[in-house]
Amino acid sequence: MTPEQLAAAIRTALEQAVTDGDLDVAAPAEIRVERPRSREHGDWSTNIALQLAKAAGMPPREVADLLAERLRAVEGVAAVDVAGPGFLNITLEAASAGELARSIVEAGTSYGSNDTLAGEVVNLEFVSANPTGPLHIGHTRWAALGDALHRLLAASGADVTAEHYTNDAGAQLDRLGASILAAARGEETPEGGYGGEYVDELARLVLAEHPDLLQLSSDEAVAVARERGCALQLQQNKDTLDAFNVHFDVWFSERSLHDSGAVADAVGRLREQGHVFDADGAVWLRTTDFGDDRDRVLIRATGEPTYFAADAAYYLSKKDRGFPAKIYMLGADHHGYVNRLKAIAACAGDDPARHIEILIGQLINIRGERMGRRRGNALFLSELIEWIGSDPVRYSLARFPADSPLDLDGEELRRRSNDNPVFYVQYAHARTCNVARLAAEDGVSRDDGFDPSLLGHETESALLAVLGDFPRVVAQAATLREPHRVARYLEDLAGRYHKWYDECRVRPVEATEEITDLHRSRLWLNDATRQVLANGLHLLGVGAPERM
RNA sequence: GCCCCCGUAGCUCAAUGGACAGAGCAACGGCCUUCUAAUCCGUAGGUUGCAGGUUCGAGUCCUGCCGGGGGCGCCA
Repeated sequence: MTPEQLAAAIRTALEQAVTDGDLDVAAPAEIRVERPRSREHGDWSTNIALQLAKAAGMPPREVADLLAERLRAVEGVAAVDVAGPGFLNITLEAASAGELARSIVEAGTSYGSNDTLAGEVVNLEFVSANPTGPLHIGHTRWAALGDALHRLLAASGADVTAEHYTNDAGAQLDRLGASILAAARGEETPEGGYGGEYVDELARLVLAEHPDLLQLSSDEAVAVARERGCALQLQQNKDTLDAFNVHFDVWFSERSLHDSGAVADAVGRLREQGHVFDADGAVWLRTTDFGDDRDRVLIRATGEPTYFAADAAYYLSKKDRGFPAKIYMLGADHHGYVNRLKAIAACAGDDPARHIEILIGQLINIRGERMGRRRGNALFLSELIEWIGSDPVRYSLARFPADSPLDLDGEELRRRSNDNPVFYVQYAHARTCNVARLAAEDGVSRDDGFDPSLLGHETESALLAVLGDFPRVVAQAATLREPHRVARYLEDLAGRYHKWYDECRVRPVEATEEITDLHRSRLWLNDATRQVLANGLHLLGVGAPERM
């Protein structure tokens, strides 16, 4: 019996109690069945009686008693206890609980997928790095979390497009071009320019493509350095993200907004909406009408559009391309943008509460060194991957919520020991594979039988309960935009598996031992666990090795 | 000055308004001729920064303090 089926049974019991006249209350939209923290509280529990007590005008324990007596009659339910203030603690019969192993194996990679967000069309923007330099630690957290969220939203039924906005326009690119040209000429980094080994490397690559670079006029040379440098850097960033197992559906160019006239068009459309005004020779958007603390300039007195104008055009592009929901994942150093971005949505006629969602991630610290944007000595993502490895970095970032500052020890992350939860989880997966491999050699086959009632050991009912919780965890992580819940779940699951492995042997001890349904049924459970570990790791973009 | 985030075990951090606040690491003590011991079992560790409030119930929500981080351009 799955938790969903149990929730349905509770609803039936509730409706029955109302029909019988014992209870006068409307059933809530959702009946939540959750896994209690303590195993002493059964396989599943619900606080439905506590929630309904007030509306029913009865003490919660009495409501719980009414439901408990009806639930005890449900097939597959072994025991129902009323505990504490009015919790219903439910224990399933082993056969009923064990059926889950078969359901999971049969569902395969789709187990955990759910329809919680079905029908939602979402644009998810994250990383959005400038192509003026390599990705660094400041982009890494959102790369890991954004890609995981992309997968989670999709697994929960949303139609989601992952998008990267490339700031390939404006003065910063001129500075990049000037910096590359200076490096090519062996000159010092110009004032306000970009420095570092990567600029020298870009200069080398541009020179290789354009050996005549230094013979061109300065204007031409800067233009070449700018265009080629930008393209080369962007490609390198794509490659790095690829190595980090982070994938985008759309790479959106800021420059395309300018070139297509979309920026000018956006200003016009916002003006039609009545939110644009002229002052001091500039064109402004009255964002203060929608909660911003000051109005923002769209077009400078010089006639140049601001970065903000491109932001507005980009928002409208997302709207025009058919995304009702737009999620922005921004670093803490951009939290000042929240109000103005929401104001853009409001000025465009959207509802800021429904159509735009801005997630702010706090900065992270690795190896004691603060790595913010635009600071020297920043550690590049490519170096992080080389130093620590993609899987440990992704997992370590994905297992913490985004809104708390993080302080990680790089040396601990690369250690292949239990300092490192990623190896704990991956090892559990490798172990399930090893058990399955050896069981197959012994001649144990799932196809020869399955008796779920044999999966009644204490560690088995605990493991089954965790396995049954997976779809709810996925849905919750997607809804709350909190991928770390999946990682925490996997650590719990790995622990339950290891404990079971320690107590319950899958394979025959000796070759002469007869192979029974007990071996086969346990293999089903082993394989179900393997599937859930693999599905969960996949949602986080982390590998599930078969051997370690 | 205004705005956002955080404050939980020695350390790094969990915990939809629910039951006795949990993991890992570090410390101490156990289990390998055993499906790989990267596992498992046990001990110890807490006034959830402080003070009020909301309610059946607060680490969680509200108010005010204290402490830490970040942000407040016709920069990008």
